[in-house]
Amino acid sequence: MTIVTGAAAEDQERRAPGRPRSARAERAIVDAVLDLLAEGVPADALSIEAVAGRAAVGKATIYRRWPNKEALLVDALATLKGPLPELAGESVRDDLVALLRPVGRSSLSRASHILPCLITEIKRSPGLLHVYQKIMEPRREAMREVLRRGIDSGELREDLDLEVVMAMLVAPMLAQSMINWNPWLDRDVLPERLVDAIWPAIVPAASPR
Amino acid sequence: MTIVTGAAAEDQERRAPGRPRSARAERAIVDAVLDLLAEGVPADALSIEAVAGRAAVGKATIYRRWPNKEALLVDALATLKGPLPELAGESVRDDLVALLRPVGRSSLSRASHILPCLITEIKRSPGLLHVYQKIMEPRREAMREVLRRGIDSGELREDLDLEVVMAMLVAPMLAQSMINWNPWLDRDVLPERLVDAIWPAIVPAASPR
Amino acid sequence: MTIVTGAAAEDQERRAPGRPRSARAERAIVDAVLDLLAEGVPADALSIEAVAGRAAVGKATIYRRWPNKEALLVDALATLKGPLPELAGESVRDDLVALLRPVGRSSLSRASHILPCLITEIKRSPGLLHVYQKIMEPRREAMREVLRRGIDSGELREDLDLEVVMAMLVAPMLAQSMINWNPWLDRDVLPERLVDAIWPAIVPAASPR
Amino acid sequence: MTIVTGAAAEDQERRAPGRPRSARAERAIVDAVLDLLAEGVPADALSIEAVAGRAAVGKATIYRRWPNKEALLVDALATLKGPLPELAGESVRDDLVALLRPVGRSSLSRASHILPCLITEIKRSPGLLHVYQKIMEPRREAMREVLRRGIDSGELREDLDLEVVMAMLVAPMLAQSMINWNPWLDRDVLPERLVDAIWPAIVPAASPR
DNA sequence: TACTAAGCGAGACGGTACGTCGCGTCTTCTT
DNA sequence: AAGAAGACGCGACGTACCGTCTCGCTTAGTA
Repeated sequence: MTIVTGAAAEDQERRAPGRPRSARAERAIVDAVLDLLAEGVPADALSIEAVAGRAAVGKATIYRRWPNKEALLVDALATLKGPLPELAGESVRDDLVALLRPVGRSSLSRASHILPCLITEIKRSPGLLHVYQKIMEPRREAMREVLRRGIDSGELREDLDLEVVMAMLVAPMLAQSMINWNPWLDRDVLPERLVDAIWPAIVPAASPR
Repeated sequence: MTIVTGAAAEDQERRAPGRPRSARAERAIVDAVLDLLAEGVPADALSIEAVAGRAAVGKATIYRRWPNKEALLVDALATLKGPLPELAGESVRDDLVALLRPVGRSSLSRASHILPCLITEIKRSPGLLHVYQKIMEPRREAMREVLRRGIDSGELREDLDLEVVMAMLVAPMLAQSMINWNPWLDRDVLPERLVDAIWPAIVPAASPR
Repeated sequence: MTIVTGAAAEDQERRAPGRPRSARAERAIVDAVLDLLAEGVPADALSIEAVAGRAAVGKATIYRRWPNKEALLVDALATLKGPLPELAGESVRDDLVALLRPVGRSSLSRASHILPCLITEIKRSPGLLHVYQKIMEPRREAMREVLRRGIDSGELREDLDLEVVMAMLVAPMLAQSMINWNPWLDRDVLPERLVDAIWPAIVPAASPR
Repeated sequence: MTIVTGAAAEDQERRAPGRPRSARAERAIVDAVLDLLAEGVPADALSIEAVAGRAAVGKATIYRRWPNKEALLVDALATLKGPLPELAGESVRDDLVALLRPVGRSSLSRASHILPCLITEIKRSPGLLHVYQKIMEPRREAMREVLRRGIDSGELREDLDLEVVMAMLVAPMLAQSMINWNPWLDRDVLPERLVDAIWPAIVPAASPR
C-alpha cells in the first residue's frame, strides 16, 4: 500500500483502444430504470426495450454493460440512498422510534417508492441481497450504536442480544411496508408500540429471568 | 308444478344452460400450476402454455375460467394448506417454538415450497393477500390460543399486547424464509433465540417499567 | 323393377324413432349462410359459429346435417336460382345478348351477389361443381335452343359447333364477373361486342354480315 | 464533402438506420410459400406458422415485411414466371394454338401448379390482380403480335377486334384450368377446336375457310 | 298415459393458428 | 471500438374457430 499504487494502476490498466464508454449513456440507462420503477412499473414487467427507449439508447449499449435485466436492476437500485434520520440522542426509546419510523409506510422520496419492491425482488434476484444490505447497513449500524449507548449508560441491560432485538423491531415494520398491510397486526404498526412492548425485555431486570 | 317451484328455483339459482364446466379440467389446471411451482418455476415465469400442456387442457379452457395469470395463481395457491404442528401444551415456551419453527427454512411439503413465493407475490398481485390471510389465520389463532392459555395460568402477564408479540416473533422468521437470509441477524434465526429474547417482556414483571 | 317399388320404399324406410329433425332449423341455417355470403363474407371466412349464431341454432344441429363447412356451402348454394331472362324470340342476335347480359356485372338479386363466389370456390370444393352445373344447365339449354332455332331458320350455319360457340361467348363474360375485371379486355365486355365479333363465324359462309 | 453530396444523398434515398432486413430471410420466406403451394396446400390453408417453420424464420420476421397473409401471397406469387412458348411463325393458326395450349391443363413446372390457384384467389385478394396481369401481359402481347402479323400479311381481316378475339380464345381455356372442367363443353377444350371455330370470323370475309 | 329415443339450444372441450410483444443477439452505419 | 437503430430467431401472450362432447329440455311415435 504505497502512494505510487494509484499511478501504477493507471499505467497498468492502460486505456482500452477505441471509443470509451459513454458515462452519459450509463447514467441515462440507470435513470430510466429508476424512473420507470418510480412510475409504478412492477419491476419484473420492466422491459429492456422500454428502458432503452426512455434512455434514448440502443439495447446493445445496455447489454454491453449488464448481462441481463436482473444485473441492471441490481446496479440501478444500488444507486438509491435515503438519508439517515437525525437522532436527538437524549433517550434510547426516542432514538429507536426515530430510526424505525421511516421503515414503515413510505415517505415521499423516489427511493421510498422503490425500496419495498427491492425486498420483494430479492427472492427472484438473489443479487439484490447485497444491494439491500449495502443500503441497510448504515441504518443497522446506527441502531446498533443507539443500543450500545443505552447499555453503556446503564439504561439497557448488559447481556442484550443486539441482533435479535433489532430483528424483532425492524421485521414487523418491514413486512408491513412490503405488502402494505401487516399480516399480524389488526392495524398499522406504530414504532412506539413495538418499542414499548419489548421494553421490559431490554432494560435491566429487577428479577432474574 | 307448485308455487314453491319458482322460489326454489330462485334459491338454487337455476343451472346455467350448455355443457357444464368440467371439474376434472379445473382440478388438472390447478394441480399443474402447483406442480410447476413446486418444481421451482419462479411463479412469474409460469407460462399459461406450460400449464395447459401439463394439464392436457386447451388454453381456452384456462382463459374461460380465469381472466389472466394472476387470477389463476390466486386460486391455485388458495388450495394450499399446511397441517398445523401439534402442540404439547405443557409449556408456553415450547409451544411457541413449535409454532414458529415451520415458518423458517421450509419443511418438505409442496406447500412449504410454494408459500414463501406467495408472500413475495402479494405486492404484485394484491389478490393474494386474502389467500395468504386465509392460510395463515388458523396458525395465528393457534398462537393466540397458546398465549391466552399462558395468561390464564399466570405464566404470562395479564396486559400482554398479543398482536404485537406475535408480530415480533413471526416477522423475523418470515423475513428469513422469504429471502433465504435474515437481513438483521448474522446467522439463522432460531425460534428459541427469539422467544428467549422477548421472554422478560411477556412474563409478569417483578419490577414495573 | 316394378311399379310397387315406390310404395315399398315408402314402407321400408319407416319413420326413424325419436324426434324428427326440425325443418325450421334447416331453413334457418341455410338462410343464415346465404345472408352472410350476401353481406360479403368471403365464403371461406364464413365461420360455422357465425352461422349457428345468426340462425339461433346449436352448432351440433349443423354438424348433425352436414359433415363440414364445404358440404353446408354446397347445399346452401344449391338453393339459389336466378330467373331466366325472357326472350323476344325475334332475332338470334338479340336473344343471345339477352342471355349473356346477366352473366356479366351482376344484377341485384341475392343470387347474383353470391354466384360469382361459387365459381371461385369450385377449385376449393369440387362438390360445388355439380351445384354450379345444376344452376347453369337451364341457361345453357336456353342458349342451345336459341342457336338451334337459328339453324333451323337458316339464320345460322348448319354445321355449327354449339358447345364451342357457347363457351366462347360465356367464358369471357364469366371471367369478368369472377374477378371484377376482364383480364383480356381493356374495358367491360359488352355482350353485343362478343356476339358481333363471332357473327361471321356462325352465319352461313357466303352471306356477309 | 461537396455541395453535390446532399443532392446525391437525396437521390439515392439515404439508407435507413439500423440493421438492414435480411435478403436471405426474405428469399427463404417466399420460397417456403411457393414450396408449400406447390405441395398442394390450398393457398388459404397456408399457415404463417408453417411458412415460418419451413423457412426457419421467426413469425415476426414475416410480419415485419408483410401485414398479413394475403400480402405475402401476392408478393410470393409475383415472383413466378413461366417461359413463353416458342413460336414457329409460319402460320397464324399454329402460333395461336401454341400460345393457347399451356393455358389449359397445366404443364409440369412449379408455376403451372400454382398459377390457376392465383386466378381463383383474385376475388379474395384483389391485390393479386396486378400480379396476374404482370405475369400474363407478355403472353397477351405475344398473341397480339401474332394476330397483327396475320393482318399485315393479309391472312386475317383488317378490322379485327384484337382484344375480343383474344378473350374468346383464352377465357374458355382458362375457365377449364381453373375448375378442372369446362362448364360449357362436354370434354376438354382443345385449342385447335377454338381456333377453327372462330376462324371464319377472323379471316377476310370473302375467302372460304 | 307413460316411455323411449332422437333432436334441440347452449356452451365447454382439446386443439391450431392468429397477430403482437419482449427477449438477448446480430449487423448495419456513424461518431 | 462504442454509439443508435433496428432486424434476427424464439417463445408466450390472449383471441377466434375448429369439430366433438355433454348438459337439461322438447317432441314425436310406441306401448
